[in-house]
Amino acid sequence: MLSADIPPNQTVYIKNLDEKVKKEELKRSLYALFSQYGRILDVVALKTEKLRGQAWVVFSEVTAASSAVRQMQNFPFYDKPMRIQYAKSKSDCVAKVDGTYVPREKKKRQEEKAEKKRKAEDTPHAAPNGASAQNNGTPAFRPGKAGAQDEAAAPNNILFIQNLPHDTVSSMLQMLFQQFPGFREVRMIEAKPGIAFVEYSDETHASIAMQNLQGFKITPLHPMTISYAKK
DNA sequence: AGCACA
Repeated sequence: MLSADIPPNQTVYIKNLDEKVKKEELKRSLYALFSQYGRILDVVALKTEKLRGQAWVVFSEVTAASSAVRQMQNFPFYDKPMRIQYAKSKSDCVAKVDGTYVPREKKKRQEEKAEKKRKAEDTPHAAPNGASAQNNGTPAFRPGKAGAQDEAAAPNNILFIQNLPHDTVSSMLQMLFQQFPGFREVRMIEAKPGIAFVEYSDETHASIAMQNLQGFKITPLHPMTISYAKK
């Protein structure tokens, strides 16, 4: 199916994930990264033969999922561009909330029934003619650099911190930033008070730290502004 | 490429 044809869903389906990342870490990273778009009810990831490299992030609102689909499309997550679509079906955790949840065993039996029925009816199942040729030429091409106004910088493993109190020392920033995985170092420049650079191992970890510390106030008058450093 | 949740 053309991914654009999948109807909006509060769950987002993500593929092209790095299959080497451990399941728990993957879920935590996805949670941290996607929680900027709204409340997350669940993150599902399995490492089975068929399901590795994929994950589902369940939002409490469809609108949050929509923003995530658009804005995180192709984001370099563990160095691989994420491919994001709406999920094809409702997540169990939302079915449980809206009362339509059917436990797995029963669901399987229902599917088997449907299967038999289909076979019995011996539906030839051959309709489509040429309906498929309208996609791949143009993947909503979004180059990293376009009009170059005050657009956000492209993801980078180095963060640029602004609006720090002028007496901030690097050890305080280190306390703050080292709690996030992938932390490497803080760099400050004597001649330029109020700013700093913080380096992580890769874009993914940098962005997680950014999400978590964005707006953090070292003093009540100094909410820090974090962006990706320019390359 | 691949759409699950136990």
